[in-house]
Amino acid sequence: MSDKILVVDDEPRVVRLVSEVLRAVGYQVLAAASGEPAIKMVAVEQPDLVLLDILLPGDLDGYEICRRLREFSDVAVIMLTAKAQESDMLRGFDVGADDYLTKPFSAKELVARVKAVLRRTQRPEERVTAVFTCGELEIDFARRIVQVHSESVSLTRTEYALLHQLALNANRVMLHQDLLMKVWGPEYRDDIDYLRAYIRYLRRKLEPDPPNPRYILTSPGVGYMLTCPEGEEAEAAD
Amino acid sequence: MSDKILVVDDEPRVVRLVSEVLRAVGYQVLAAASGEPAIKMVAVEQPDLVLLDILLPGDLDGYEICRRLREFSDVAVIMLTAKAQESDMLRGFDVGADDYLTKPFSAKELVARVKAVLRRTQRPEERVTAVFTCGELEIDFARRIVQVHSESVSLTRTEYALLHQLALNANRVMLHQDLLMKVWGPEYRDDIDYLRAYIRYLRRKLEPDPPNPRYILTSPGVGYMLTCPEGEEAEAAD
DNA sequence: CGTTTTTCATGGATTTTTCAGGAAGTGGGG
DNA sequence: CCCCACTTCCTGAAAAATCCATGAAAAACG
Repeated sequence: MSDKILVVDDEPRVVRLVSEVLRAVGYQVLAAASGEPAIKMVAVEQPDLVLLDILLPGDLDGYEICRRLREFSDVAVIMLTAKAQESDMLRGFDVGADDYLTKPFSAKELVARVKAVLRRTQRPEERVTAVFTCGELEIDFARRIVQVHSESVSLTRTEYALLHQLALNANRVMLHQDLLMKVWGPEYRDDIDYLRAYIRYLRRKLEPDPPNPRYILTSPGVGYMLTCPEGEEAEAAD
Repeated sequence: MSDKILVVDDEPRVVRLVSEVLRAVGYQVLAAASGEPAIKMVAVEQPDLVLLDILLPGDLDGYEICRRLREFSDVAVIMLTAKAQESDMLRGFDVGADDYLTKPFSAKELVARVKAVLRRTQRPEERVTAVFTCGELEIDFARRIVQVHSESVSLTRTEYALLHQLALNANRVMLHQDLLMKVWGPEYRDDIDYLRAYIRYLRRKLEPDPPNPRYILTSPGVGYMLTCPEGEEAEAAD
């Protein structure tokens, strides 16, 4: 646990005191005395947490610094100040602070709150990219990008919507009516020509040999189905 | 914002008051009066946050409940109590609470802290870096500076806001509506002309050959995307 | 005033819709 | 078994609608 903490305060005494406390518990501590250097330090050093005094010399006060930090960083911020007014605290939370601590505070409380915020911050988050794979066909739902043989294929809005529906129900036959309703809307339930046209467009763009489709299969009189070799398919709910 | 919050308190008045406040802001509220039901509720309903009184009837006090919750859940917990002793608060953090609020507290402070904790809890989002690089295009989020070919380009407020949004979601198609709502506000959701105008301004300033854009690509009928060659988009000296 | 933002009209390109011809399969009756 | 009416599908193509880039100018801003 060698988290990096940046202390922003213009009083050397406070900086020294806080630093000592935090170092004693095992944190790595940086310091800045005003806004500009503080922001630069967050950018360069990427600390895990910022202890931010509100009253600071220079153009930027603590609130403004916090707002600016939030434009490019998700770093944890604890406001640290003598202002005990509720409105001040609310403003602190409003600009994106994680906690607000009024001076004077005890070393133990400081450490406890720092720990609590860091625990929340550092929780390892798995990021699901929601990529649907189906042989040589890849659909990145988050980015709305489709690839075949690792080459991007650009789809129109309707083409993508149709493929999206098919992918959500891969290896399952989707009825004409279901597809029409989901892609074009309920009132298009029986306009099967739309569906035919766009199935054709999709096959033309995705299939190696459009007349003998490998991905988008026809279920005569019933509907269409996107087939995948195996259960090999990452999913994203809708 | 339909987060689910569980309020655990044995005083009906407190439960009613807190519930009303939270519901008014748009949260979904559940309640429990003691430990056993509370733990069961967390397991079954999976709330996003638990407001936990410390003095409760039954075998389990707030501390013990929190400890038990942590054994199977990562749900956010805010301790809510009349005990103002520092040792009590420290114990609260020690058993894994995210925040500690002493009665009496104002409705506004409650909401502010709930919001802050929830923001931390449920927003893993994407990692944002201080300097965004994309071929010859560089954006220094910390200093609001944009460079092309190492030459500074000055952007207006709106231009920067739009580019900022695009950069935050680089390599991902952003819908017209998303961009309009984030840059101009929710009520501009369908005023696509704003977007067109500013995409043009940005291309004029950033692209080597504006008519054949290389950075800001159009996804007809859908939105725009800022593309980067590779995962190459992270930088920040160490 | 100069800059920035908002608004509008236009031409051209793309996408969507619509239609008609033809192939393939089905089932009944001759 | 073959022919025929019927259905369903694939295909090509063209009309209609939509979307985008652009220029330019009015309005708001500072």
